[in-house]
Amino acid sequence: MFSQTVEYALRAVVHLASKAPEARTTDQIAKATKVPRAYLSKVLQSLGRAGLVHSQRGLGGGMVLLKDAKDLTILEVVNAVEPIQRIRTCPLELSSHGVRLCPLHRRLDNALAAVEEAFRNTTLAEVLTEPTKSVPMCEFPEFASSEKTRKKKPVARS
Amino acid sequence: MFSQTVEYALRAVVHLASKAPEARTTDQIAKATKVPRAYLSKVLQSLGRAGLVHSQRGLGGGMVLLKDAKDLTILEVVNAVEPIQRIRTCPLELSSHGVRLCPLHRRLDNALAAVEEAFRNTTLAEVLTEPTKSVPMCEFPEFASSEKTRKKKPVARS
DNA sequence: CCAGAATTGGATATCTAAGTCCAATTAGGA
DNA sequence: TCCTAATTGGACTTAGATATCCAATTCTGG
Repeated sequence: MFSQTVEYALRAVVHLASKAPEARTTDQIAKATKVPRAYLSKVLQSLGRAGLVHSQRGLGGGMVLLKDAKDLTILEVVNAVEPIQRIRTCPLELSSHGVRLCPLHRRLDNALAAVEEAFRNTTLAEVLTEPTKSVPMCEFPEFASSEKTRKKKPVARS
Repeated sequence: MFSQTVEYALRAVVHLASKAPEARTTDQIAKATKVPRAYLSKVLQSLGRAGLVHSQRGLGGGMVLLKDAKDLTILEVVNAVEPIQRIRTCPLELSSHGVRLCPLHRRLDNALAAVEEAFRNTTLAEVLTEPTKSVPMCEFPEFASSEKTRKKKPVARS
């Protein structure tokens, strides 16, 4: 129901937020989030155009999150890459209805509105600072054993 | 966010429910719901395989709704053609998590669950017997005066 | 039984999302 | 300056959703 692109964008932003304010290269993000590197770079470009991240070229460059995790909602990320398409007019072009939707589409749109609202009310900070601490995080190796000296990982070329 | 196929299936079922227990041909449904006829027949086949409608061949045949509108939910229709894909395990195959989702995917799945629940709690009968009667219905020409062979300029779609 | 009405299903075409590849560009540091 | 690290963007490929077409099949009514 949510596209791959949205999924990838969220993973990337969550990862960046967890490392902020440090810059991360596309390659680093791709490995950490298990997203195809080449495709991720496209997604990151979208996020860049939307003003959510900034990219720095050259040695020591990478992607940086421009907003604080507390001020960045899931909705902003989703809208940056693939805005939620609310149903604003009846998909059938019946002249007999004005601005109001028929009961069917009214309900479909209500569902969309609920999703949108849920996303608007969730900041990245909330996602990062897990409220129920029993749940292990997916892609953030905070507790995933020693990651201090892991710069030497012989990566398997895929 | 919802696929065209889902949209078409819902239109068709709502139309059938509004005409029940009368049988309607694919052609009739296609015209009433403004769905491409050939594609609609595929969608109807899905609904048939799911046991929601029955098709009768030959003269005077057509599609009939098998369940009463009161007992048929939007969710059943959606699931018949394109089941909502809940997130059951973290899309990243991190060994560090058990059956529980990371905070990010927990929230995404919660949104999906809300949609699913909303659809489960809405019957076709509720959609048909409009609770707020001020809203004109979309595709049911009960009041939509003679609109036979109406030529309409196709409007640009988003 | 026959002719026409209606679905069925296979083959195919089109469009968009998803993913890949690579040359060009930009920037940092020795 | 020069080498290397890193993004950028265009072209291409792949896969799945959407859509069309048509011949075959099945059934009704006369």
